[in-house]
Amino acid sequence: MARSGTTQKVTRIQREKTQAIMDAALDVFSRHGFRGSTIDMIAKTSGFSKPNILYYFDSKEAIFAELINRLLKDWLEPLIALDDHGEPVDEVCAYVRRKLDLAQAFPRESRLFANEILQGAPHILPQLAGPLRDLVDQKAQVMDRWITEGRLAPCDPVHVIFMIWASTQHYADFDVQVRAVLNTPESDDHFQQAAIHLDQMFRRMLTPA
Amino acid sequence: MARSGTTQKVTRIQREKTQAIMDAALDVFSRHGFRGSTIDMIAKTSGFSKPNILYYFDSKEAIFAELINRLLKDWLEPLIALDDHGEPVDEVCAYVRRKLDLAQAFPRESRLFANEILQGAPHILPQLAGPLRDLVDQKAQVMDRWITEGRLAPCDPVHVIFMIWASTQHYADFDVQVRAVLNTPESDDHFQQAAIHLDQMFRRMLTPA
DNA sequence: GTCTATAGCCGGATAGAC
DNA sequence: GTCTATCCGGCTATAGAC
Repeated sequence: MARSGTTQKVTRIQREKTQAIMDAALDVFSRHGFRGSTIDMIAKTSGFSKPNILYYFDSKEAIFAELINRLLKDWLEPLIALDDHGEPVDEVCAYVRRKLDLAQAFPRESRLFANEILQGAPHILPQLAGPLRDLVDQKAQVMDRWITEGRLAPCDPVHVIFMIWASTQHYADFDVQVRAVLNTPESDDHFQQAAIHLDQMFRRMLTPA
Repeated sequence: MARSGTTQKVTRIQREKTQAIMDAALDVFSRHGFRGSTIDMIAKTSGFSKPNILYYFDSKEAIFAELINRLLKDWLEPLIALDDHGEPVDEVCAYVRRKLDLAQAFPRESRLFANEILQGAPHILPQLAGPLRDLVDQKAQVMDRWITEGRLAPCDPVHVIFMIWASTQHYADFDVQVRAVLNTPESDDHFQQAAIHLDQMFRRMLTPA
């Protein structure tokens, strides 16, 4: 029994193997969604057999749940790093940059979350209404303070944060559309363009008059 | 044989019934994606039987394809309406407003497209690389002209258009997350806030110095 | 721990009566 | 045109040998 929930010691082999399975699962789930993915796809991608995967995880559902919950932390990290002692406009633009870099480096994770939220966030709704909401509120308060101090242009901080999420993740989630419109099927050049564009736009939005 | 492709006269009953099926299909597909949806769900939602639905459509795939292709036109309409003879900043902001209104009025359609693009746009990739790309190029040229005339602030028009798509559709596609963060599970108040926020932001971004 | 084989369910599509 | 019944393939999960 290598399944979670026991107090049993977990070997290095076990950890590496579950990690390999989760990586393959990320690949498959992010491209096909939960229902569109099969354990067989994860098996072929990881190189393990189907029953072998079900030896390490209780069910397909369990793989997905473990995966998305483990990634959630990393996904909030960039916002946590927004520093209330920094220069306001620079801080927000640095956050935009971090989010865009994340979208470029981890598009699978971005698509996985997008899919999950589109389906109504069945696995992570509590986390959205709890930790995420609290984090956003906290950072919105910081931005509100910056506004009253005249160091950030008047705006609705929460909706600015929505705008940052939307406009950065767009390049990962709607990747196909972006490439089709820009007519650059290969290469990641557009991320460079996007970085310049987004920095310019958010500076204009947020620099006090 | 009531299926498409024949030259046979289509009765009012047939039109109404296919329409009812497509409406139910939109409901189901937009919530669960293609693979996550079953003909049985569409049957229950529409009130018809499963074989009856397959009498009017060749396959599940055919329902989806018909649905998404029919909606594609309506989805491009707001951008087509961007008028090169209007006042530049007002025109772009009016476009933003139209897009946001569309997201509020037709969230199912928005989610359907989001799902399709996330999966790699298997059904509409040609339309993205063709008509959509052409339309965006054309409107980007208009905006470039406005910039050289000094009537629009310097920017990358295509990425501005991406930003408009992302930040408006966000309120439909990531609805659950928006509600969780704002803590307003019911009501559409946040669309009003979003309208004000987006108008303000895009004006700042695009009004010449 | 890992395999082959298979149980058992679900879903798309069809057959055929009415 | 619409129904009930059913076929058949695919998928999750388990049984049981090794």
